[in-house]
Formats: sequence, C-alpha cells, structure tokens
Amino acid sequence: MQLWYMSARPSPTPLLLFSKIHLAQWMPIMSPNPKSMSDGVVTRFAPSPTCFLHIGGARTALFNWLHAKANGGKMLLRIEDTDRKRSTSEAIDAILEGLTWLGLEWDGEPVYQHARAARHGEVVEQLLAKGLAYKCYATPEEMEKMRERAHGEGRSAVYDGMWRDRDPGDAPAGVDPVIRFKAPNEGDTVIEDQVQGTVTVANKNLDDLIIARSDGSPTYNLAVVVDDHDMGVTHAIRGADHLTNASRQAQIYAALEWETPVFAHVPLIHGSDGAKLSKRHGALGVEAYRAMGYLPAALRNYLVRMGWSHGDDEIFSTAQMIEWFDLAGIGRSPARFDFEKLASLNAHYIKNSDDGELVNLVRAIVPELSQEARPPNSDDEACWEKLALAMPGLKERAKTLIDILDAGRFVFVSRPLDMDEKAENLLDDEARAVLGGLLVSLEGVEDWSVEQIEYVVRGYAEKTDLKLGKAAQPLRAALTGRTTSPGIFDVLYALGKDEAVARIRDQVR
RNA sequence: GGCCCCGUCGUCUAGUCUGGUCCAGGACACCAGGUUUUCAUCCUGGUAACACGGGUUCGAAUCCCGUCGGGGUCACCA
Repeated sequence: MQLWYMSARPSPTPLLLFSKIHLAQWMPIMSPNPKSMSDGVVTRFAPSPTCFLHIGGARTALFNWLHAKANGGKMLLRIEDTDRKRSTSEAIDAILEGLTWLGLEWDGEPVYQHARAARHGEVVEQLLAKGLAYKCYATPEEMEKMRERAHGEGRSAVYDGMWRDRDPGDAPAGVDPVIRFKAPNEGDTVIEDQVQGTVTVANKNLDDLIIARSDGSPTYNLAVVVDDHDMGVTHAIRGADHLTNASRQAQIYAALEWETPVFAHVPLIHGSDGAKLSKRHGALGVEAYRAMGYLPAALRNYLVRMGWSHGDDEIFSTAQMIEWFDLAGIGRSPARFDFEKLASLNAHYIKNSDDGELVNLVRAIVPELSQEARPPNSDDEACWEKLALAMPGLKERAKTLIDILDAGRFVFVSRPLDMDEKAENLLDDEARAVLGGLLVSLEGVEDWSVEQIEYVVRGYAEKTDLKLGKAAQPLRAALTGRTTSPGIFDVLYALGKDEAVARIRDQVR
C-alpha cells in the first residue's frame, strides 16, 4: 500500500512554466506530453456510486477502455465514494456488473477513493505547509452573502478570499475550519484538451475551492488529482460536465508540481429534449438495456458512434473499434439519444448471432422479466428446444431479445391455445374446412422436415386450387393463436409433428 | 446572471484543421415501389440540412467578426 502511494510515473517532466516566485502570475501550460504516450497509456473510469451505471457513464467507460486498448495500455477503475453518505454498495455492484456485461473489463482491483483518505490528508497538509492552502472559518451565512454579491455583480467567483491572508489568530473559537486551496488570482489557466481544444479560463473567475471539509475529509477535486497522480493516469477521459473541474484541478497539479494527465472531455449525451440526460428522461442503467433485450455488442456499437466517428462506417466489431479508435475522432457537440438507431443496430447483431447463443441469451433474461412478461412453461426444456428450431425465422424479424420471446411465444403455450381476436375471426367455417383437409395430409408426413412439410402443404393448396395464403393463414391461427408469425413451414417444423397436428385438430372440430 | 463549450437532413454523423473535386455523402427514422404464405427481413428509389447576418476571397459548409439559439458549470456532491 505504501508503494502504491509512491507509484507516480517515472521521472515526471514538469511542463509547468511557473516558478514559486511568480506564483500569483503563473500560467500553467498543459500541453500533452507525446513522450508519455509511449510510456504506456493508463486511463481510468471513475464513477461515483450514487446510482447505477447510466448510458453516459457507460460511454465514458467505453472510450477509456478503447483508448487504453488502442494504445496497449490499461484502464483502471476507481470508485469515487468520498461522500460516504451518498454511496451505496448496490450502486457499486450495479456499476461493476454493468461494466462486465458490456465487456469493459478494467485492469487490476478497483480503487476505493475513501480508503485513500489518509493519503489525501497528507497532500492537504503539504499544501498547507507550503502556504498553498489555508484554513477558512467563513460561516454558511457569510457564504450566502458572498454568493448573492457575486451574482449581483455578475462575477463568477463566489468566495471572496476573506480568510486567504488573514491572521489565523483571528480564528473563532470552537469552529472547525474547512481548508481552501490558494488559487492564483491573476493570469489564465489553460488546458489543452484533446476534444475541446484549448480552453482558457481567467484565474480571477476561479475562487479558492475547498479541498478538505471541516471534518477533515477530502473533497472531490483534491482527491481526483491525488489519485490520478498516484495511479499513474496518463489520460483523463470524462464527460464535458467536468470541464470546469479540469481548470481547478490543473491549478492543483501546478501547485503540487505534478504533471497533468492529458484531458479529453467528451460531450454529454442528451435526452430527446436536448438537455443533459437525467432521470427525468427516464435515463436507464445498463442493466435495464439488458432486460429490454439489447446485446452488449449492439450497445457498444451504438455508444461508440455517439460523438465518435470513423468516416462513414456504422458497424464495428470490437477489434475494429480498438484499431480505429482515436481521441481526435471525437466530436465536440453533444448528441441526443435515439432508441430507434440502437434498435436497428441490435437487430443487426441479433441477425448475425448464432441460434444456440441466442437461445441462451433469451433464457438468461427471463428471470429479469415481470411475471406477465415471462413465457409460460419457461422451465420446460422441450420448449427451449423448439425455440432453437424456430430461431432462424425468429431472429430475422426481431429487434430485441424480447421480440424473439414474444414472436416465439407459440412454442411455449399449451393447448388449447388462446386465440387473439384477429385469429378468431380468421377461423371461419371455410378456414376450418381447409384445416381439416390439411390435417389429413400432414398426419401422413413421415419425415417431419421443413422441405417435406412445404411439399405437402403446397401440394394440398395446388390440389384444391387454393392460393397458398388461404392455407397458410388458417394454419398460422391454429398453430400460434395469432395472424402473424415466422414462415408457416418453420412454425410447423419447430412445433414438431405431434404438437402441430394436435393444435390443428383442436380447430377442426 | 458570470464563466466555458457547441450549432450540417427529424436523429447520429462525413466533409471544416490543409477554402474549389459538396447545387453537401452515409446511417437510423419516414414515404413509395419490388420480392413474399402473414408479419418482418431483403432489394430499389425518394423526401430532407450547411442557424442567421456581415466580412475576407476569383471562390466559403469550410477562414474572421457579430447576432441568435442550445448546452454545461458555478455545493463542506461527485
């Protein structure tokens, strides 16, 4: 563990053009260090465990993973749980499971940020000792006034620095202070972001942020800097909502004389109304996409195309993504989430999946479905075997695994079948008469293969001068209880002779 | 409101850095036609965009300025 703390990158080359003498005027120039690329790329995904892994987080993780893989590097996982009150183990589990399901395996053990509080405290002490941080005793009321004043004067910096240079002897008794970072007042902080380009913020717009709470616990921006540094992170790829944090973090890096990682702030994913995707859009965790019957490969493909492109290419295997992924290919404008496109991609991946594998995937999500949504007899092995037989016809019309389950429901139901209204209407006397004739022909089939079945049914239609549809539709109704289904010969075949014949006989009487 | 970012078909985007090959290409969606035992799939075709206004230039989606619009962020949350 001690070693871990010391695991800064080998000989970090300070890129910061500032000296202690000119602290107040410093202007860190954070250009990416091309050398560090060849030293081995280390990315990290750093979710806060306050809720499930949502779609935006999943994409951030994907980009970090891809960038690591594309450069032969590693993606680390860090759970940002400094706020103990809001962190839950359920959320941690959901995040870990979500990443695993998506196929985004991280390297090494997850790092729990709260476990590193001692190290964070150590850095806070260092900053304090060097005069780069100070204790602040401002009351909530005073802060509220400052907020109002800043807003009224149209300034963006809120805290006015009232304790920045004040004599600690003025400290009120019995008040635990917070510790603030002594941020530079003049000059600019410049970030060379791989996605956003050069982002310049005037230092006067950034106030002295709190790096340790009054109970001594570290805050986010301090912890992130210390952890990214100690973990040897070379590339911080995260949502654009962290862009302002990046400026503040850059100041802390500069104060500590540490090299900043390369930043890449990816535009956010928006809901259909154009606002940041959130719970009010019904934003879902990845486990919800799994339950809706989406394939990990489809979700990955969809996610990688949101904000990133490789010419006109739409379909990417994981290997291709890794080969082609490049931070430079990420666009700067936010994207809206579109279920239709995800569904179309999902349909593509389903069509190209192996039948047996699809059966397993469908089976795996059944326990996650509500009681009504589950097919009857879902513990009957024979039904699953029939589903496998029907899969070729099922998968070409499905957009999700749920579609397969729904369209394939006829293999699960038991006789006598429930008929939907259209099927009921279709089975008039004429149709039942046709079924009667068909029944006799089908009972005579020895070799119950798709070819034989088709031969017999077509033969019957020709013999009785019926259009094929006149035979197929009554069969469909009798066999599935519906008016739509996969090809009728496939349905007959999947059901097996005994069951098919019995279902037809049920309707002849 | 301050600060930061963004603005090509309804949506995701190519093209923008290195102005002309773009009266703007692809994908999803949508519409029409074809294949077909239903529904789909599949095939063919179609509708549809450079936010607006100036400027630079022989020439601008591409460069510059402004306007408008959208988003993010301003916690002892992360």
